[in-house]
Parts: sequence; C-alpha cells; structure tokens
Amino acid sequence: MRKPDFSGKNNVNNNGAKLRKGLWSPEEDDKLMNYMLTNGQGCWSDVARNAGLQRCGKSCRLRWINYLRPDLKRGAFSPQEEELIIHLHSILGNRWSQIAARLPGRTDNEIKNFWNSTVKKRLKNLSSTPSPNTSDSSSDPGGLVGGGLMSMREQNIMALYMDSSSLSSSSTKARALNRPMDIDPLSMFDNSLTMSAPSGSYLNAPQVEMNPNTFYENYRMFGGNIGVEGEPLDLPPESISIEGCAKTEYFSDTNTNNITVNTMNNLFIKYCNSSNINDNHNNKNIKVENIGGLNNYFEGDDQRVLGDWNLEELMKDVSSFPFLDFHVE
DNA sequence: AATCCCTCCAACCGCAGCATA
DNA sequence: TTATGCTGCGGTTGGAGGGAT
Repeated sequence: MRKPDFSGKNNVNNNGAKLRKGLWSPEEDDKLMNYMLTNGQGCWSDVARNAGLQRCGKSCRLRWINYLRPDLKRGAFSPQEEELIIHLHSILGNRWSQIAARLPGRTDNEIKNFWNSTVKKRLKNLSSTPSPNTSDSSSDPGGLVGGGLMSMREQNIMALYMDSSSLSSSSTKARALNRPMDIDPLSMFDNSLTMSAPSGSYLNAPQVEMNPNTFYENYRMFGGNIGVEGEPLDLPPESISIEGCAKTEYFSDTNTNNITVNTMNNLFIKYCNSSNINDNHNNKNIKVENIGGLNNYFEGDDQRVLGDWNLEELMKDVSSFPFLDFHVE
C-alpha cells in the first residue's frame, strides 16, 4: 500500500491545486461515490474537478473501477471463478481486462493480482506434484492421465497451466498464430493420428504406425528438427511409431478476434533404424514434448487447424467448453 | 516483545490507441 | 500532418499486515 501523499509536490491540476497521491481516504471515497452516483461517468478529469477531489482523473477512474463501483463482487474467488480464470488465461493470456469482462463483478486488477499471487503459486505446486505413473511415460505422458494422485479438476488445471505457461504472453501467442499455416503440419503424420479431445484435457492415444519415408520427407522439409533430444535425424528411419495423447486448445488471434482451434498431440515418437543404416539412432527412444513447442511448431506439437470461430460468439457461452461443469450467468 | 520475512493488493507508471483541434 | 488530451491496459511498486523466528 502507498502512503497518502499530502505534499502534492509532484503534480498540480489545471487550477494549480496540488494533487494527492496514494491511498484514498474515506472522505475522498464519499466524494467520488456521491458524484458518480449523481452525475454518472463523464470525462474523468472533470469528475476529479467537479467532485472537489485533489486527484488526477486517472486516479479517480482507477478508484471507481477497482473499488467503488456498486456492482463489484467482494470476497475471495470461488473455485468456479478460479477455474474460469485459468481457462480464460489459457485462451487470452495476460489480457486481464478481457478476462475481467467475463467475470461479472471482478476487476482486471483483482484478477491480475489473484493470478500473480495465488494461481501461479498453486499451479506451480501442482506441476511439481510427483505422479506414480511418470516412470512409464510412453503410456501416460507426464503422468497426467489415469489413476494418478491428481483429481480430474487438478488435471484440468494442470493441463491449462501447461498451456498458459507456454503461452504466457500475448506476443508469444501472436507469434504462434503468425506462423504460416498454408502447410498443414499434421500432414507430417499419418491421418490415423487425428483424434478429438475435450479442451484442456488429455486422452490416451492409440499407438500409431506411420510410413517412415513420409515422416522423414516432411521432417526434412520442416527443417529437420523436431525438438528431439539429441541429434537430428540424418537418415530415414526404418520404422516409426507414435504414442501419446491428444489435447485440444483454443487460441485467440489478437488481430482478427477469431479463435483458432488446434488439436495438439503430446507425442512420443519412437523410431528404429537397423544398424547398417545408422548406428547412432538404433533403437533410440525420442521424447517429443509439446509443452513450450508453440514457439516453433516443428518442435513436436502436432497441430491441425480445425476451424475458426468468432471469439465473442464462442465466449458468449463459456460453459460450452466441455470440461467446465458449471454455467456462467 | 522485537525483528525479520513474506504475501497480498491498492495504486502508480508508462505506453498505446483514439479523438479532436 | 502534427500536437494535445483522454482513456484504457498491463506491468510494477511498495506498504500493511501477519506469521515465523
């Protein structure tokens, strides 16, 4: 909190009067509240002047929006609100005002503070929760699915956190969306890999066999680096199998206001070469993580653009997201 | 009781976008 | 076209308060 600034030495208003900064006194709150209820919102510099406040318009606006507005909801965030914030953040990134617009009675500042203090920490703790299934990563990548210690809700939150942590800034998303989409990256892989999954959730995917030559040709065409641990492939493998899980994500385009729906497959690509082709890669297991791969969509995130929706239309009914078990008024 | 440390959150700051002169 | 003012947004700051030592 900031101490009230009674000196006013840093700012003066149009009349040369000293402007206060820092915490608002109850008297100032009363003045602003009464003025706003009587006159409604106008030019904020006029509000400050006409309400008899020695504050700048900007300060008045902030005080009204974040504290005095009658429609503000007080108190802690409900679990439903928390889940919605996490989900919206996975879609919108740090656009707090847009998130706040979808949580009636909550302000962008409140949500931002809540995110930075509570949610980040909670999700970080979740992400470090050990899972008994992580040892068998080929069948349950990350240990997220099935029989783990995490509840379904925690799994949802975890999955969403992974989305948002890899796309925490809008600029990152913009970069992800600005990439050329004339080539369908999914063509890298066998069509049988296509599957659907609820947003933010993981599904076990069947193991898929694919044509190694197709894989290799596309692999080379896309730059020959799939974010593989170790060296890039330098020769086509003899066999390729893909195991993993699928996840559906929604990305908003800051320019067009559209939503792009991507099916992401958290893949484990296992390839095998016989020793006379390439000893280096003989029976080598490669783990390809999709987390963080959006900065470079060749890095193992197998994406397929399913279609574009208008963001506003989609967000009108947030409960349409399948993993949310509540309805937004 | 005193001090330290951490968390929370109200408020500020700088910037971008827009309207208007 | 440029300057100016206003609004809104996101990042950051810093003080109050509470728990730990």
